Amino acid sequence: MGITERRLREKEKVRSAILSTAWQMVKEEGWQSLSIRKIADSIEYSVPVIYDHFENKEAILAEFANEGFRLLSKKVQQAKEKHKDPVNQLKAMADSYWNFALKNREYYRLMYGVGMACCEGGSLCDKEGFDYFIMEAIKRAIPKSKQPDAHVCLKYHTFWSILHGLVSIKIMESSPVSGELNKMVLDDAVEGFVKNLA
Amino acid sequence: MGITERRLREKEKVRSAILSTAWQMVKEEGWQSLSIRKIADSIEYSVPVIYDHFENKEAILAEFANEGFRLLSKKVQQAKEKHKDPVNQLKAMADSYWNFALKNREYYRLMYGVGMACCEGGSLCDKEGFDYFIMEAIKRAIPKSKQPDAHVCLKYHTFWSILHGLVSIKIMESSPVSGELNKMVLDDAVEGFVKNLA
DNA sequence: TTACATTTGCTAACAGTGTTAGGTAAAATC
DNA sequence: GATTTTACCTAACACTGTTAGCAAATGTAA
Repeated sequence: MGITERRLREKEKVRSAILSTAWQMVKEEGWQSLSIRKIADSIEYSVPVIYDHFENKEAILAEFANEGFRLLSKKVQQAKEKHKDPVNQLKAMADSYWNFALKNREYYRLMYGVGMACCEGGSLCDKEGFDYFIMEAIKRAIPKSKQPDAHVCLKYHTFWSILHGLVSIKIMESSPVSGELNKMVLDDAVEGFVKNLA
Repeated sequence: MGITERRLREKEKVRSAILSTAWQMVKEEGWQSLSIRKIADSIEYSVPVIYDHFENKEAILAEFANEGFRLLSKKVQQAKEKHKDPVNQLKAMADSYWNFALKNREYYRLMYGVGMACCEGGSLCDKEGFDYFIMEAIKRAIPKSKQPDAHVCLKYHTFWSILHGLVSIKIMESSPVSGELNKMVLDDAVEGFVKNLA
């Protein structure tokens, strides 16, 4: 009964051909330009074959997102295992999270839906105007030692990152985990930021 | 010579009709389902008329993104003006940023490209697995007082927000502002977080 | 070996999308 | 009144995701 097994193997081959071709496209041109027809063309099968393996286009992208989560998890775990002290562990995990995201941008984009067609050109949008207000306040909040401009700029970026991170996580989740918890997280993060200004 | 002026007014009317119809669609069904044809249908003009007012679809969305930045800027400025103390100003600005984003989700999405088709269903992706590792480290890093689970969970969310915010800002920008600055921001934010654990 | 059933893969279509070329009729200018 | 300009539309091009229906190849049973 090796025949059906060979069949299964060949089916699996097609499936992984779809995935590898799709992933190459996503890496090279971004997830927005992934197309079922282009995949079919590349693996030299007709279009409906793809629908025998994946319910739709989104399912293919979800596959990559999940793979991204698995990879990230592993990296974070490995980073943690290199240290004993919990504070060092946290720092190492933050580092590995950071490294993973920047070395695997397309994974991260798929995982968290970051980056759209709009505003990718860079100068398409006027960017922020609030940077001035925030920086001014930071400048005054920092103890009157030297407070060089670079330091203020750094603190501004930190402040903004905290805000943006919290907001974009909150905005993504369909189930509103609990509005109060999120407000507490915001306050907690801002509190920590302010304390660390000193 | 009021004729040409009336003409200009009427042209402006069409333009704003496009924008208001488009904005309604974006608000109701998300930016991904905005369609030139649907706009044309709604304003009772043919499709090419829209291209007399906007270079392409992206330009319409960019219009909204810019409007979002203007609105956010104003909100942040107003929040700041309500206080004198810089620390209170920072807290108020964080609050207003937060409120703006959650009350104007579609603006924020357009401004920063948050949220994609994929993973919007919620359970489409397995979400994270690293939450366990991080929470465990946090639990051990917190002074051995009470450390109720809620507190650990809160700290985990803060930690993650900081990471995600920094990463997604970094990933979006086309011009790599300076890799070193970003690494410093990460370290700064993590440092502040750890200090605030006590 | 023949008859039926299943799997496999295809063509072709449906219903959309953004964008643009080219033509017509009305309005403004000369 | 003739001519240019503007406003606007139809129709097409080149794509997209998705699916219905058919044909051939294969596997199973009588």
